[in-house]
Order: sequence, then C-alpha cells, then structure tokens
Amino acid sequence: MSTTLTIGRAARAAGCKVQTVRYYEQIGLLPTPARSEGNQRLYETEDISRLLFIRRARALGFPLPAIRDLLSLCDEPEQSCEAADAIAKAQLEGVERRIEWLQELRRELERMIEQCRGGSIADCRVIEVLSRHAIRDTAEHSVSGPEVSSRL
Amino acid sequence: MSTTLTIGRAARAAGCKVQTVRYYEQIGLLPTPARSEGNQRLYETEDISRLLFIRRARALGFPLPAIRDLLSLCDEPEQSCEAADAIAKAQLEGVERRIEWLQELRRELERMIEQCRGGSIADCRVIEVLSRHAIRDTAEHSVSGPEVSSRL
DNA sequence: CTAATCCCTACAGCAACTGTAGGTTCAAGG
DNA sequence: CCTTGAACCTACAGTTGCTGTAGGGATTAG
Repeated sequence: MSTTLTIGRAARAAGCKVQTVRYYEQIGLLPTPARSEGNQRLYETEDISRLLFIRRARALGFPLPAIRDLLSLCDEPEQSCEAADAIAKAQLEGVERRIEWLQELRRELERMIEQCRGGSIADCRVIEVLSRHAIRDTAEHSVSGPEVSSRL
Repeated sequence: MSTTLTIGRAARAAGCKVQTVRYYEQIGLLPTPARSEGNQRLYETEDISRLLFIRRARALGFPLPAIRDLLSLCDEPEQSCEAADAIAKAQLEGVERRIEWLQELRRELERMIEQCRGGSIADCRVIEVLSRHAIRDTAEHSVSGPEVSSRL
C-alpha cells in the first residue's frame, strides 16, 4: 500500500484548498511532486508532512518567508536551533505589538460607542469622534495575519 | 484667501500619500475635485474634512466599505444614528475577536519558545511543535487591519 | 531661464490566497 | 463499454488597501 495522495486528499488532510497546495508548489514551498499517468500530482507522506508543517506555522501567524526559513532549517538537523528560535521570537514580538495596538483600538472604539446615546446622526458621537478626533497612528501594524482556513 | 489645497498638501494634512488620495477618489470615497488650469486637483476645506474622516476611521481599523457607509450616513443628519452605532459595534466586535485570537497565538508561541533550550535543530522544540502539534484553527480572523501610515 | 519639485495618467506589485473558465481524467453505476 | 459526475489540469483575474514606477507636463524658487 503506497500512501500517495491526490491533491484533493492532501488538501483535505491539511485543512486547506486544493489551490493553496498548488500555490505553495508554485512559490517553491512544496517540491514539484511526481505525476500519475494522467498528469495528476501524487503526494508522498513526506510531502504531506511538509504541507502540514506549513499550515501549522500559518495557523500560528508565521508569514511565508519565515516558514521558508524554518523549512530550510529543518533540512540541516545538526545546526543549532538558534535561528529557528529567533524566527519564533520575532513572530511572538510581532503578535505582541499587534495585540497592544488592537487593545488601543478597542479602548477608542469602546469610548466612542459608550458615548453614543442614540440620538440623530447630527449629534452622533461616533460620527463626531471621527470628524474631530485624531488618534495618533503608530506605524507597522502590518498584520501579516493568517486568516487560515477562513471560508468556514 | 481661498483655502484650496493641491493634492500634496491635502495628503500631508491627512498624513497619507498622494496616491492614497487619488485612490480614494478612484474608488468613489472622495468626490472628483475641481482642477486648476494646469489640470491639477484642487481640494476645498470640505474635501479635506472628508479625507480626514476617512483616515481617522482607517486608523481605527474600519474597512473602506464601512467607511463608505459612515460617510453616506453623514449626509443625512436627521436620521437616527443607530446605523452608525451598529457599524462601530461591528468593528469593535471584530477587534475583540482578533485580540482573543492573537492572545491564543501568543500563548502558543510562548510555550513553544519557552521549551526551546538551545540545542540542535534535531531536537528544537519550535520545529518539533510545528511538525507534530496542530492548534485548532478558528475561522474569520480576517484582519482587515489598518497598517495606516506605515512606511514610517 | 532653469532646476527642483510638484503634479498628471496608467499600470504593476505586495500577501496569501481564492475564484473562474475551459478543458482532461478517473471511478462507479448501468 | 459507456456515461455521468467528481476530481483534476492550466492559466489567469480578483481580493484589500494601498505603494511604487515609468514617462511625461506644470509650477515655483532662485
């Protein structure tokens, strides 16, 4: 029993779309797989592991370039894991910055909504705040976010 | 003293790029402004307010379609502000969901990094976790995020 | 008058996919 | 053996909210 999977089964195993798998191949995250006689992609267990690795990293918000780096680190198991650690730490920092920024946003939005006492637009606090109030904008909230497996 | 501004000054006033202003015009968020003899856009105080409104809403993470709705609400000041309130509340909810999800991510990343004791890749916890562990992926983290005024 | 700076249009590119069109291949049922 | 429907193929456009670039014209300071 050879455990090669077609792309559809591979995608289902990884919880993503068929196109996503092809996309990963296209950008070189997955190797070009063998093909069947009818030209269909055949994935080995190894490829599936790699795909799962990518999807898990994506679920943790790692951007694709970081995942590419992690994957190439995996190919040299004797190396120190410092580099992998650094990538993970960078990711953690990014997540922390985004959380802080979103918490500021939340405070602003809450204040805005709280003050709204349901009158007419003319004295709506929501509109009012947006019309007069500026919140300082910090740079680099760049949210390289996952939206992994959306389309519920 | 007419207070019409060129696009460059308008953009500076709003803290965004010239192209961004043109982009808002292109997608119909800003009206097509009058032009000078030399075909350059001339913005009135009113247009600048509208632009500022857009930028502030973006800084609070509102997606452009929501901003479009808010702006059209502004044009009917006698209406109840229920609709504006609803938009703001939806935005708040989205932000709260994103915060929760990012906090989960943070926990996962922290655990991952904590366990890493700096050996070789072969027994790196970071790689290990990504290779074996799946975190459930919730849908809809779609981060319609601002990254307002990035690029420092 | 000229150089620097601004402005114009039009289009390509980013991330990370997703969707569509138009066609081939495969597995199961009759 | 044939058909039907699902799954597969390639290739490319679209998503969001801009940003960058190319190749020009306008304006302004010196």
